[in-house]
Amino acid sequence: MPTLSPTPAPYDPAEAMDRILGEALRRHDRRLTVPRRTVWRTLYTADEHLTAGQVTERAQAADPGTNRASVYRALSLFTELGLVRESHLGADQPARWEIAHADDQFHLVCEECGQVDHHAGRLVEQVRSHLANQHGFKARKVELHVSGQCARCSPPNPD
Amino acid sequence: MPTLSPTPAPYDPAEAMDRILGEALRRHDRRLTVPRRTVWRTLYTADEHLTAGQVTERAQAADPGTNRASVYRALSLFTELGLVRESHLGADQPARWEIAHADDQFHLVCEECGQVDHHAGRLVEQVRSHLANQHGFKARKVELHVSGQCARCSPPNPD
DNA sequence: AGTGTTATTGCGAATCGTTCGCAATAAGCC
DNA sequence: GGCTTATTGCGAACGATTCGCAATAACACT
Repeated sequence: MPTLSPTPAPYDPAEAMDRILGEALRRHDRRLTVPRRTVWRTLYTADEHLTAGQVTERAQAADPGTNRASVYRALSLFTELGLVRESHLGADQPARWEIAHADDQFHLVCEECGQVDHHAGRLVEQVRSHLANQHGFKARKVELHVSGQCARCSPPNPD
Repeated sequence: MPTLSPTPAPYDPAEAMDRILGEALRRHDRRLTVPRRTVWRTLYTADEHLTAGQVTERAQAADPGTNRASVYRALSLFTELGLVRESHLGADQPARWEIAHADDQFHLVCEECGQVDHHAGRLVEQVRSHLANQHGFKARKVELHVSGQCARCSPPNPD
């Protein structure tokens, strides 16, 4: 039986996703557990911000044993470790979480279509330096929530 | 008995405060009631953002009969009428309310001393026009929450 | 692989802010 | 002063999130 293909470590995105979590946890002396992995995968494969309820729902679809409290615990741990970002979009809305991409601290919520856009941008940087220079305020966290009409929903041609 | 001073309508700030509320309510066909006035006065004489709990507490100090539910109802009515502004400062903190001054949409929360600064400013305007010009996003509400160290708490001289 | 240590889970109950349903009350109008 | 109907007061309900604690499972060591 010839060793035809020595399984040359094919790139496995699922494994990569898990590895990110595993390493982050190990680095902080935390354990990689089943519910944590399930929550992580849920967020990782989500296309939008999810509420804790949504995360729980989807996580339970993948692993019915997933417990609500563990979801919350995983979410706050991940937030603490900087793996995910928590944001509070609307007044009465519950919190939402997403995988932390480096510099999107900036949310555009369209009131018509409900779409939430991210924005990495100079804007946050500008705010930060304005405050430092003009007001001596050392900003750690800048949260910019804007609601209004997105380009698609606002009438470009007044007819 | 000579009419010495015909009480020439001395400026009464308390009355002015009540009048603002009364007129706003009348304009919208709403009634000026005791709990509404109490809540209004509480916010009006407050020096900071108050949580619903704080409003209730203080309102009850003025009028022990004041009911929690009515406080909430007054607060959301006032918000709806644009008389007060509701803001959600921290993730886990409850909402806070304050009298609506035209252009303070901008909060600086100091993580050291807990102080909340307001900012009327060009900044919000800048954000607005940046979004309109660069992204076609018509901003209705801009909420800018910044946390960090205020000038007083951040070390100006590293010793 | 087997075992010990201890972080983590799962469960339900508790908490907290906020809202609701509904009968009783009172504002504003005639 | 009486009528109409918005508003109140009360307590119960709610939804998101957290907690306490015994049971479980990760990881380190052998």
